Amino acid sequence: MEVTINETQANTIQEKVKTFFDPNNHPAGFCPVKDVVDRIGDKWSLLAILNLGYGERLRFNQLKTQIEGISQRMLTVTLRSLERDGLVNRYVYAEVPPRVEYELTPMGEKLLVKVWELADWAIEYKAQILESRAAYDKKAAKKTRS
Amino acid sequence: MEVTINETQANTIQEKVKTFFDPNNHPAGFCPVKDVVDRIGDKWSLLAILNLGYGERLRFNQLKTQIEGISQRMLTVTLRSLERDGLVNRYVYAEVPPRVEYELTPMGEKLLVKVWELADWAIEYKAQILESRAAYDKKAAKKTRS
DNA sequence: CTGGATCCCGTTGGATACTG
DNA sequence: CAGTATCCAACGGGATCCAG
Repeated sequence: MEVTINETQANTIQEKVKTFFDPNNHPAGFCPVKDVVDRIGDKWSLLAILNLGYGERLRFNQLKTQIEGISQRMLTVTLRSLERDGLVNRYVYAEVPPRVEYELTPMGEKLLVKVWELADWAIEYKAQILESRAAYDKKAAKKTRS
Repeated sequence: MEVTINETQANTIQEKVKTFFDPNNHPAGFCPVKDVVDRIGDKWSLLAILNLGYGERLRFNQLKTQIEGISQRMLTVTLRSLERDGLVNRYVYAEVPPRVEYELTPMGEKLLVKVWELADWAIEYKAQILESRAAYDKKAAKKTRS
């Protein structure tokens, strides 16, 4: 399952970087890169997307339970934001007590796939990252002590 | 270039979600998902990785110029953090004036590929997202006025 | 040129209480 | 149950000055 990067692939991405960061390619002050970073760069959006998963509608409290540590407020805010961007659908049932369900839109599911590839990366290199951190901290500690 | 999600793919990811979020699979309180979110979830890490790109070493000020809007402080902080996690190498030359160069490690390059797939998603759906936002805001405004 | 140290402000986000 | 409203602490991150 090792991913190898060949020359061609590298050049393709290299090229993308250049065109993507050229201000002429996004004149309206809307840089898609920054935008995607902002979208996923908050504390909870990615976790919400991952927990929504495929095909099933989840209720508010189901999500709240699944996403460990999220507050009610932040779940609401996060879901609203995702809904605004067209990544999740929100279904409100006129019942008492109220029932609200959420699901990923097709666009959101496409994003989910990409996000899981990121997660795969994290799994693959988890040990190496922890190791690197430990080594770095050890060296830093030694430097401070001397 | 349309990405289609088939049943098998969906089930695979579904399964991953379950195993990944099962506390028994990461007992030491270290959840790889949360960790990767934290890693990329800050304002500048992704942009730094994207700008580092493949194979070339970049100097501090080159990066500072390329990453529009980043402050000196945050570039330093971000690069240190990436170095600590083993995603970038840092080369210091004993010169006057000093010269410091950065490059992605192999592990960092693997991440770069994933990140660019995210960026691809952003490009593909950029218009749709903006449209969705506009529609959402329009509806919200109407509701407020009434 | 690179980047550490400090100061300081705006935003994020948690806790809590209240509503349809 | 699924929110909204308010308050407030913590933190991110910009500006500035200083140093090797």
